[in-house]
Parts: sequence; C-alpha cells; structure tokens
Amino acid sequence: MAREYDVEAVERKWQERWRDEETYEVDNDDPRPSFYALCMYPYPSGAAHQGHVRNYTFGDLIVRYQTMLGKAVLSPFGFDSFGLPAENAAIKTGAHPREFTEARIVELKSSLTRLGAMYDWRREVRSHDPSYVRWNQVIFERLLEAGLAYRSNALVNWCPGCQTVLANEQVLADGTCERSGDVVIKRDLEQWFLRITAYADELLEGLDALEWPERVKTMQRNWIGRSEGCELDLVVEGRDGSDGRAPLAVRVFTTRPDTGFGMTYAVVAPEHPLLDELITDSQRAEVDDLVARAATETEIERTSSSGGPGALDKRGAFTGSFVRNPFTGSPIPLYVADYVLMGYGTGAIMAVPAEDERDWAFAQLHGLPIVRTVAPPEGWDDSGGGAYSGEGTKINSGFLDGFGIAEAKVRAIEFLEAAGLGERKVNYRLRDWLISRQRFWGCPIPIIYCPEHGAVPVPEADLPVLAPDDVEFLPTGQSPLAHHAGFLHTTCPTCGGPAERETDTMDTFVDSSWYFLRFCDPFDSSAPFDPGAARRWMPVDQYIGGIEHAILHLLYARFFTRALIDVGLAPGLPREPFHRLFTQGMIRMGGSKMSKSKGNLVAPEKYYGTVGADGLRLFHLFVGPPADDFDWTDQTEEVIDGCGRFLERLWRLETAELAVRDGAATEADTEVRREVHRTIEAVTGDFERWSYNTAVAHTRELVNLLTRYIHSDGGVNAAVVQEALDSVLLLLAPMTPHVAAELWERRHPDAAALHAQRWPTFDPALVRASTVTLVIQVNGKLRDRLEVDPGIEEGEATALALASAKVVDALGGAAPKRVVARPPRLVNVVV
RNA sequence: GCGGACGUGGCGGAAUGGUAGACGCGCCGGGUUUAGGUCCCGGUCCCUUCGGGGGUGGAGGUUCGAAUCCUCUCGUCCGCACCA
Repeated sequence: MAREYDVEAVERKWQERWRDEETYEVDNDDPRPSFYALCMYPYPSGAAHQGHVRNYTFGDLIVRYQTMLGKAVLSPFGFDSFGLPAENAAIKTGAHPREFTEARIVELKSSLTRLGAMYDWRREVRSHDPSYVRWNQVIFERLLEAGLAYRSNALVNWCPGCQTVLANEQVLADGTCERSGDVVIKRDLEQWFLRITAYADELLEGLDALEWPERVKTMQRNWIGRSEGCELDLVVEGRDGSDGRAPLAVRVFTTRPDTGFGMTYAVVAPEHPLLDELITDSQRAEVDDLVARAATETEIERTSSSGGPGALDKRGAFTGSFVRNPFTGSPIPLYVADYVLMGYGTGAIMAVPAEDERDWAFAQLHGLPIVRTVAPPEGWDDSGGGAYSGEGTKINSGFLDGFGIAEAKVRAIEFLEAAGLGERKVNYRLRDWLISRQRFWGCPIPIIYCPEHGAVPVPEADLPVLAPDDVEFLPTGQSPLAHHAGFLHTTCPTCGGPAERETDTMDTFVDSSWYFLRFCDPFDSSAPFDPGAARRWMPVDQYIGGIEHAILHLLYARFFTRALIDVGLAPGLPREPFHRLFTQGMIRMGGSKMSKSKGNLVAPEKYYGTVGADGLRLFHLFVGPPADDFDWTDQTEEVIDGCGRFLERLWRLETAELAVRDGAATEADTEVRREVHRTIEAVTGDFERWSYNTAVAHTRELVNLLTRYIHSDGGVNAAVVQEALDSVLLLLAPMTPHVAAELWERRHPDAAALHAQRWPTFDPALVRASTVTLVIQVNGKLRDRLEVDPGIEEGEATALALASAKVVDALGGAAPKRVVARPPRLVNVVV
C-alpha cells in the first residue's frame, strides 16, 4: 500500500525515542499519584501472536492514558518462564530448557517493542532467574513454618502424557489433562500441599467487593463451592462398643439433616477407608468386583454422563453391614456405590431417596424403601413423581413434623449434637493445592529428607536450591533431578548425616502467585520485596488477562497475597491483590482459538510494513467490545486495511496546507469547536468504561468532520483548526502512539513530546449545544423534529409541539389526552 | 441437569427507558487520475400509491414511550456437573 509517510521509519524512531528517554520507567519515590497497570505475565512461547497484540494494546493504552492524566504509572513486564513446553523441547532436541526459554523471551520482548507497548524493563521478572527461585523457596519455607504448607499422602491426579501430577484445577471436567488432553489417572503419592482451604471463606467473601467481571466471580464462587450442613456418625450395627470391640461408625456429610427420618440406607465410596472392615464374607465377591471396576475406570466414565445426574446407572453393592439411623433408631443397609465420591465431604452419605434424585434412582434400582419427609405440593405424582427436593412441611419425621425445612434443619442438628452424634459443618468443594510436580524445569522444593529428622527445610542461607545443568532429559516419569547423584545426595542440615533432596519442583502457578508483588521492588536482594514499596503500588489498579485464568491463577494469587501478609512477609498490604480485573476476549479463527498448536496463527509481523503497529493496534481497538471474542475472518484483512487508510487520511489532514481566514468565528467554526469538545468528552468516557471500539468511532467522526471543514470553501479559522488538530493527536496518543507522536512533533517542533502532554479536557459550556433536536411524537410515533434551545422549558416545548403542522395533521382534530414533555429532547403527545 | 452471558442490516458492531442501525467493512453510483486494488463525492434495513407503513430471534406484559425492564419460549456461547 502506498503511503504518504514511512510507517516503519516513524515507528522505529519513536520506539527508540521512548526507550532512550525512559518515558515509561517509574521510580518508587515518584511523587505523582500512583497507578499500577498490569497484564498477566505470559509464558514465553516466542514471537507475539494476535492474542498478545490485543492484550498488550489494551494494556499500553491504559499506561499511556493514565500517564497523560498525571499519574506515576507502574507498567512492569515479566515472564512465566518455567513450564512444560521448554522441558518437552529439551527431551526432543537435547537443548537445555534455559537456552530454549531465554531465546523465546528475546523473541517475545522484541515483538512487544515492535508493537510500541511500553514497560519499565528495569523491573523485568523471570520465574526461572535464580533470584526469583530463591524468594520462591523462602516463601515456601515461611508457609511451611506457618503450617500453610504440608506433606501428605494422597490420591492424586497423574497425567501420563505430562508425566506429572496435576492439581484438581488442571483436570478438565471430562477427566483429561487441560494441557496434554490425556486421560488423567489416580495415583497414591506423597506430595506437598498448600493449605488454601484455610482461606476458603475469606476467598469467597472477598469477591463481593471486587470490580471484576461478574462471571469470573461466579466461577470462583462455584469453585470454592461452600455448602452448609452437618456431619453425623452412623453407628455400625453390632459395633457400638458394647461387646468390648472398639466402636465403629461411618461419618457422613449432608446438607439436609432435616430429612434424617427418610434415610433408608447409607452409601460409602468405593475408596472409603472403612469399607474393607464393613464387608461381610457373603458380600465380598460382589463388592470387590464393584471396587475393582471403579478403580480401573477413568474419571470420565465414572462421573460424567451426557444426561447429567441420574442418567448414569447407579451401580452399587450391599456391603452386608447395617448402620443405625440415629433419628429412627432402626438399622438400615450400608451400600457401596460409585455415585458417591471419596473426594467430597466424608466419602459417605446418608441416602434419602424421597428427597434426592440420585438416591431415588438408586433405591428404585435396588428395591430400597422410600419414606417422604417433606410433603410434596398438590398434584405431585407420589409414586412416579420421583424425588421432591423443594420447600414443604415436614411429615413422617417425629419431632420435626410440621416444621419448614429451614427450622427442621436447625432442630435436627440440635438433636444430633445433644446425642453426641454430629455437629454443624460447612463443607467446601475447594481442595488444598497440590504443588508437587515431577518435572525438572520448575522451582525446586527446598527440602532435604533425613532418615533421622524427616523432611528438613534447606537453611535460608543456602537458598536458592538450583537444579544442576548437566542433566539428561528422558521421559521417565520422574524429574531428571531424581537421577542426578550430585543433586540428590546431600547432608542433613540438622545432623549432618547423609540425606536426599526432594526432587520434585513446584507447580508454576506458585511462581505466578506473587510476581506482581516482586514487580513493586525487584531490586531488593534482602527480601522478596520491600513491604513499603509493595504498599505504595498495591493493589494492582487494573489487571488485564484472559478468561482462561478466571479460576486457577486468580484464586491462587488471592490466596498467596493473604498468606504472605499472614506469615509477616507483606505487613500492611491490602488482602485483595487485584482491584479491577478485565478479561479480554479470545481471537478465534474457524471456530477455535487462534493458537500456535492449532496452526492458525496470523502473524502480526505481516502488517508492520503496511498499516504498521499503529494500524494493527487501531484495528484491535476498533473491531468490537474488548471483552467479546473476535472471529478472524476473510473480512478482517479489509478492516485492517481500513484502519491503515484512516491513518493515512489523518496524516494528510494534519499536514494539509490550510486556507486560513481572518475575522470573527463563523457558525461553522463554532460547530467544529463544539464537536472537538464533545469528542474529548466522549472518548474520555469511553476510555473509563473500556469502550475502545466507540472511542475509535468517535475519533473517526471528528476526523471526518475536520476533513470536510478544511476543504470547505470559506477557509478555516486558525485558532479553531489548531485546537482541533491538536486534540485529535492527544486523543489518539494512547491508541496509535507512533503516528500521533510524529505528527505532534511536526506541528510543535519546540514543544514537549505528545506523550508528555496532559490529556485534553473539555469545556462543558461548549459541549452543551446551541441547539438540540427536539423530537415530537404522537402516540410514541415520530412525527416531527425541531431545532430548539437546549434550555427550553417544558411549557414552551409543549406549545411548539402542539403548534407543529405535522402534529396537527397527525392529531386530525382530536384533543390531546396527555402531553409528556422531556425537554429538550422529546415531547410525546398522547390522544 | 444447574448457573451465567448473549440474540440488532450482507458482515463487525452503535444506541443513561426517549430520533434504531453511530463508526467501519462490503456493495452500488458518480468524479479525479486514467496503470491502477489510489484518492474524493453520493447512496446503501425492508415495503411504499412518496402521504407514509413495518422492523432489534418468537409470544405476551409493564410504560405516554421498550433493542433496553418483566414473564414465557426458541436458539447460540461459556462455566460447573452424581458435590450429598
């Protein structure tokens, strides 16, 4: 495309200028009011793709806009540089993950610079830097001291493809790994956990005050999954302790203690620890068969079914044992069934078929009795109607009869507490965070195992524990560290005896849970960050990232911030790290996300020689609401070309020879001024509410008007045209920074650069129009439009409306029944 | 199954309960160059007897007035999913 300005030269010039003049570096003692703008730090996968471009265009707009508002804007950047792709590449090519990763970082940085996105690179943080690893390990040890990190044997999610353990959050609903897509299997391993559940309630309640997208908050609420109910013991028949043997009971969790009188059987999960003891000889074969099948089946087969709850066969077997219903005192059969999950509650339930759909299905299948404890509404088909879980009056429930459900719950719990059989209990879906990974390219867990002293933390003075470089990358299912004698064998810090190092590394979500704090003060070599510096910048004023991090990263970071405060590393910090969150939409192509793995990337480099970084940025801002997904189609190229054409028109407008006219301002001059100020008002409002597509549209409207104005026959007023042309550049400064800065410099060679200017303000008096269009409706239908004074009174507006020939016509002689006047915009005459 | 979001021209999308379709892409017509896939101007929701009439997935409702609020319904997308 032929251009009137040399895009690449102009963009390069300004990128160098901003770098050399340190325009976007900010010191911690900067006296201006602070603003912390942050895009989620990326995994360095190489050159930026369109998703990055969109993301960093929004971020850069905010940085430049807030700077023009007079703020000290903290705009740091870093890399989530530990992770699987580098290690997989190492297994494939033999190159060390560090080399691979650092090469990708160089590529990504250069892409961002080419886009014109501005950061304070002095503050760059990389997860794999020894300095970052060190503080990661220090933090881990502090959490350990505080009891927030612990080691436990657990049934864990093992991904055969990634050859590592996954957190629950990394397993998709269909039981596959979110990263590799392999079916995840269960393994029993000794692993490290972080006690995020200690903060479950606080993490839930804190959501209310956050300016986050509602759907992200909803996702986190669902993930935490708080439910109130009670736990109670079901004493096993014949094992109440009266025969001298230890008493035995099955503990269950329920949210419906009020339905206790309807409990006609109980169920334990196939993995339940007491199960073996509860199986009678006659039932053993049947139960073993069921348990074996449950163990070999994948999560997907067992818990997912197209029809949802109740659609799956309720496979189960009688254990042979009975437990006592504490409400009725009667024995009820104890089953094992795979619809009860060991991972939730106590792994055992009291089954009430009348009020629970799943229990109903199971009871039907196994011929178990059904006793209603809530009267279903009129017309409920009592036999075929199935479980009724709605509101109603208690029946068949002894001392609970006649109460509503809420009251009955309270009384049922009081009864259980009095009998010493149970108590109120809040249960969460949220599990503790498993952070052990059997991988090399991550932060080593700084623990030494001594035969004498067990798991001993590496003394802080000896941190960081770094992985050795001379390792072999083989797909063994264990970290290469486990085969490296030099790393593995060490001495116990406590007794000096021979000991072995932990060879697992931490989940990379640990790294990303506090990097935003390190950004506040990455220069400190005596602490992860200086609490004073962190207090200066935190919380992040505007956090920007993809919706894919709605649960994992954002929940972990919220937990970490609280934990760091509570272990004393971050005194006085706000407990919520991200005040405002924006999740931008994905770029899709052909129905799926545009990504390297899908092979449907459209490289940004393609456009730098034609429309430039500015043209591409303008496109991403203009094409739709930032929160919405965007479909990249055949039409997209033409829209991008259109953005390039706009910048060329802008160039011609700003550099045009003007036919300046002397004398008083004309009506046309005043109208231009008015539109300039209206546009400033509109764009400022658009920026504040993330409506960048309309900000671009408003700016284009003004440019269209000015183009007509400077070509109008009468010539232009010098002051009016100067103000207008300057304002356009100021408004475009955050959106298309290079071309705007260049044109500004040409117009004002001796003034301060564009991006050092203040954001323009509008004159409210000017914004108020000299005339507005008064819409006249008859019965809500548009009949006439009148140009009126904006200060018009209701009476005058009504009079004008009724005098309108078109209104008289439409009324056809009928008398108006009512006149609704909303001056100065509208009058509605009702007959 | 539960929860959430969203349905507006050929397309992306605008519209504090008050002129539906801003801005742009595409398309149509005209002009300048005429080598243009450049640039400029005009048009572009549908119907129309040129007075108007209809129109925001569908059906109702609230209101002087509804794309916007409410109810039902259809469809698309997202999240969760045997969570006791």
